[in-house]
Order: sequence, then C-alpha cells, then structure tokens
Amino acid sequence: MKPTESEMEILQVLWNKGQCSVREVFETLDKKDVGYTTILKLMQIMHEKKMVIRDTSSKTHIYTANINKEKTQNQFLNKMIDTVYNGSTSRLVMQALGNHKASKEEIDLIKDYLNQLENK
Amino acid sequence: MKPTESEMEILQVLWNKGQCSVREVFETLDKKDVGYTTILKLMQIMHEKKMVIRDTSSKTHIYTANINKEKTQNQFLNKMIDTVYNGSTSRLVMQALGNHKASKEEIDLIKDYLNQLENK
DNA sequence: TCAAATCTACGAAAGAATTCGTAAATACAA
DNA sequence: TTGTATTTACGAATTCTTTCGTAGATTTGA
Repeated sequence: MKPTESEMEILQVLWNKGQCSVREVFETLDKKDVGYTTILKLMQIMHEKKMVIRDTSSKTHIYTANINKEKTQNQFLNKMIDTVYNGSTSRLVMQALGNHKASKEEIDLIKDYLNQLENK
Repeated sequence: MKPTESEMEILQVLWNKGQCSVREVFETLDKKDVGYTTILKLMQIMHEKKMVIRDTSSKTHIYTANINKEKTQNQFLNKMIDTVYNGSTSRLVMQALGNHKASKEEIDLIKDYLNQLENK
C-alpha cells in the first residue's frame, strides 16, 4: 500500500501536473539511466495497485494520481520520524530548519504557521 | 552507501546505546517475526559495508556505529524533501507540526530554536 | 567432563523493486 | 499505401533486501 521510492517520484509529477502521459512523466524526471519502458512498466504496476487511474480512450494513455497527496506524504513522514528520528518530531524539524536547504523565506513561513497554531 | 530501512533500525539502537551485541540489538527491536540470525546477518553485512565496527576479542562480538548520526539523518531528510515534498523544506516542517505527533512541548522547543536561529 | 546454550559464519532461498527487450497495435506522414 | 514513430503489453532478467537453516566453535554449569 505504501508507494516505493520510484513510485513516489512518479506520483510527485502526477500531483504537480494533474495528469500526464507516460512520456511526459519520463521527460519530467529525466533520469539519465532509465529507459522509457521502465517508467511505463512502473506506471502500469501503479495502475494495477490502483495508485493511479488512467484514461485509455486514445492510444496515448493519460494517467492521474489516485491516492491522496497529504495522506501519502504523512505516511512517509511518520515512518521517517520513527525509524530515523527515534520518534521525535522536534528533532526532525530542527534538523530540517538547520539545514542549508531551508531559506529565510521558508523559516518565516514556518513562524507564521506556528503563530497560527498558537492562536487556536 | 545509504542504509536500508532495516539497517536504519539497527543503527538507531547502536546510536542510542553506544555499543551492543547482536543479542542486545535483537532484543531491543523485538520484532515478533524475525529471527536472531536475521539480525546477525544484517549486522554482518553492515560490517562489510563499514557502517559499523566491531570488537571481536571475545566470543560475543560488540558492535558500534561507524557512520555519523546527524549526517545520515540529513541524507534521509534531504532525499525525502526532494522526492516527497518536491524540494520544499517548509512544507515538510509544517506538515510535521500539524501532525498529531507533534506535542505542545515539541512545538515550544521549535520556537526556541527558531528564536536562536534569528539571533544569529 | 560433557551436554546444553549461545554465538558466529555462511550459503542459499525468498521476496521486492527495478530494468529492459521484444512484439504487436496504432498513428502519422511522405 | 507503406514504412517510420510512438505507444502499450508483458515476460523475464537483474539487482537489492530480507530471511533463515545448518554447521562449527565457544562458553557455562551441572
């Protein structure tokens, strides 16, 4: 039920773009070392698992994500908090913030968010 | 180079306890459905990969983590931000905070941390 | 001492995930 | 029309991860 890493990459594209042909997904994630049919196969498997739905009315099938983005992200997040951060959400968050990846703008966003949380 | 999920669980124990025999790890993670030799094998593989070091001077070998906790956690975190949150640290953080898993205390911790960040 | 318990080593099976080759169908354009 | 492109379907190979059985060594304690 939990998407694999590759499936996650594909879902990412589908969530962003709404709907895509296999080729669009393939080109969006231009992974140097994977062939077109690999992505095709993965998406077919995802279809079997009902992670995506597809419109087969024309030759080129059009895929759409069929699982909830936030729910799926949360699933990964919780797993990660458990196995990587020993159950501590705050440690994860602080590490994410101390990270070079978090920009000033992002930190401001988070402050606003915390204030909102507080006022409830 | 990146630990697998099982390896991560074992590293977790080693990071927490400092050093352990296989049996200690086995008991700490008491997974109902995995045998002792499975954990042993995993730890032997981790040794081959130099993820852990071990003292073999007595019959019962004693293992210690040989990779950096923070660095390894960051590796997972960054991967996750990319493949699950489309590169957005703030989205990950906000979702973690909105999560049932983040308690009041944890949120306070994070506020302090943000203030510290600010004063630098 | 010797048997039971505990440990390591190691190969191999089982399971999961990824990868791709090839064939057949369809569309497209010269 | 005819051949080139693109697409799907699908089986099979490959690779990665997890699992365990068995054998042999060591320790322990009755």
